[in-house]
Amino acid sequence: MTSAQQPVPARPTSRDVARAAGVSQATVSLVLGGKWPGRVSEVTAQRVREAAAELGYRPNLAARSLRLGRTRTALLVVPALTNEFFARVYAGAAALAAEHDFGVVLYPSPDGTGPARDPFASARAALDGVIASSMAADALDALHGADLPLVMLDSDPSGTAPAAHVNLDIADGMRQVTDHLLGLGHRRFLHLASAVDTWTFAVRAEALHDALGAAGGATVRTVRAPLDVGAGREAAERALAVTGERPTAIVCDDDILAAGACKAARRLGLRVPDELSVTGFDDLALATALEPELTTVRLPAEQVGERGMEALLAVLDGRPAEQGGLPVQLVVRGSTAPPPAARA
Amino acid sequence: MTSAQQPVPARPTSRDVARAAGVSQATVSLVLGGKWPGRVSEVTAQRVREAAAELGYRPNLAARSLRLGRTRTALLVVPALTNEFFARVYAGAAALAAEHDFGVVLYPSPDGTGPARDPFASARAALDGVIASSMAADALDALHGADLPLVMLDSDPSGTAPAAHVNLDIADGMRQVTDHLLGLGHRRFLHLASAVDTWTFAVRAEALHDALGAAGGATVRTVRAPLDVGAGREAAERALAVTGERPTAIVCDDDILAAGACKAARRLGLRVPDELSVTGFDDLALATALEPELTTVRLPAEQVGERGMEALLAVLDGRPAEQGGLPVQLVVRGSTAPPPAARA
DNA sequence: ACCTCGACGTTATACGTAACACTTCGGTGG
DNA sequence: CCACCGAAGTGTTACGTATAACGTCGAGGT
Repeated sequence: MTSAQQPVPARPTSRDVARAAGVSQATVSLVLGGKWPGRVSEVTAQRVREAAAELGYRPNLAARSLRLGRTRTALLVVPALTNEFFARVYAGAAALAAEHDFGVVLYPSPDGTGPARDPFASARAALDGVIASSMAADALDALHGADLPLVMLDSDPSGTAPAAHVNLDIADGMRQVTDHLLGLGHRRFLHLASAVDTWTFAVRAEALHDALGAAGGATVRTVRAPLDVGAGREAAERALAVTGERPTAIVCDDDILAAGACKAARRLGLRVPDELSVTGFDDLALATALEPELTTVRLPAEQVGERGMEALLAVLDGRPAEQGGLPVQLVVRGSTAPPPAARA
Repeated sequence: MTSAQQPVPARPTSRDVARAAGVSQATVSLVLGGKWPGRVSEVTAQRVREAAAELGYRPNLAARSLRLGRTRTALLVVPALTNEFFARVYAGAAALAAEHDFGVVLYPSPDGTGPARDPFASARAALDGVIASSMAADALDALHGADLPLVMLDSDPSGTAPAAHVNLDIADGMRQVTDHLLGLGHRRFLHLASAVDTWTFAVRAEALHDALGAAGGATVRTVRAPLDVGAGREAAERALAVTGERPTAIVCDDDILAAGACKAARRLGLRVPDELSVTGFDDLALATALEPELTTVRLPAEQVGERGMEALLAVLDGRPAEQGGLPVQLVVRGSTAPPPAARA
């Protein structure tokens, strides 16, 4: 055995294609890169394409990235993928990315607040930009250090970081919820809030208090819980078990917490919505799986992802990123009704 | 202006670090690659590390991939990320990958059955291997064509493709469900099956029929629906509305369909579990959000991802991949009870 | 006959890294 | 005193691609 063995038929390179087509490697690159009109004749181009197909040629993306200095890949940082909201954000971003021949790689931050390990190393690819969703403020720094174009989704826009922002009109959503409940006659509220301290939840609390304050005569207690059905149930159960005047409506930061609130109500023998109204936030699939179906605020999750990717592409092109909040919409279903007193 | 301008302080390369540390680029590579013991003195190594930190050096991953021919990146192909099961599979795979300094990039196949576009181009990175979860048989071909190491999760192991398999003992799970219901006294079943025709669902159907056949005296009707609460409800409602003897138990291919079945029951005025038992499959968060909580089969989703990644790493190392199915476990909750007749 | 010019390609190069082979140099044993 | 050795690095190369700069060749104008 004197010759080098080739146990695996190594992936063909553009040079192999060139050899097969009887042209130079540069020509292969031109043809396959779509830059041939006027530089390569149609017959030659055809021959190259056939040779490429024949050999099953696939360009080496690492080499291309190295050469171009760009990767057409974005990193999407989300708190947790098991949350349907972020899965949908990803779907939206990935869909728009695909249209522009871009890729999206994910970095789900382990603790749900910000990147723990090095997200860039974990991406295992050179990145053109970063999209970060619903991150805590301090998480910003870690991302910001990489001086990559940064787009923040659903995050505090007053930050000092040079990032484009795509935000939901969360405050308006919470206002719609509050108005709906006030209109039904509710005056005693429980706010079942997320234990996570990010902008998106801070806005919910602020908007709720503002709207109730403006209305006057309304009271609200707040309890916090992790975004988890069981934790939400426990927190709600404890809060509802207090003596004195029970709240007639629970406003939840999230559909998951709302599911917990509904369970708590049932455990305590309170009928939803007759004796207790419950509202969610997000409009996850869960909202219509429950009985009664949840009154909640629909967030255009896919659109958030799309707009985020759009903004990133704009920044990369040197265009100004389109700012402005995305509208959200109250969806009234079966979990809200006038309070017992108003029914009498 | 005669000199080339440098508007952006371009990312430092290993050569910049070398210059700053007063050594050669090769030495930087040795030190930062951790191969220096015995080849570079401790003092020099320290100097290099300091220079790297000073400049904020990050290795160019594209260049590294090109040089090494490996990327330490795997592609995970899943039907849909919004399904919590697959999000958890991803989490498991990504966690184990991170331990081995590997990355995982996702390809959610748009239609939920197999890769539509080119998943490898969409990954936008050279890949070391592919893990495909719950794919339809014909989707195999597309993935197989790339002659990358392939690991199949929860898929037909009798396929001819040279792939490692990590499977759940789905049949046993369905057997446990059936035995549970038979033990409660049920004899008339409705199988609310997934409309998707993949191995994992075929096994459910087969195991259900086998177990019922073995028991004798039991009947089962089958209706199919897409994995969606609304679709599940409609299908179940239609099936339950037939004249004649109503089934006393609905066996669902999935918790989502089970949620639909519960809604259908409530619409028809049937109380779960007193008048109708419902079982799910997967044990998603949804299962404990519903009232009553679902009796279902817990699938170790994260473990599936972990084992899949483990198998891929094994294949890449030339080690044999550990085969064998993962055990699943019936979780009895509140949605199952003896049928009305048995209670009388 | 000479020059020009467009059409069609080719040659050469750089991207940043890792690894191999090689050099330098102060000892050290024979 | 010299050959040899290990320690500590350095010079060089290749990975596969995209593109700038450069050739070639025949047709058409003058």
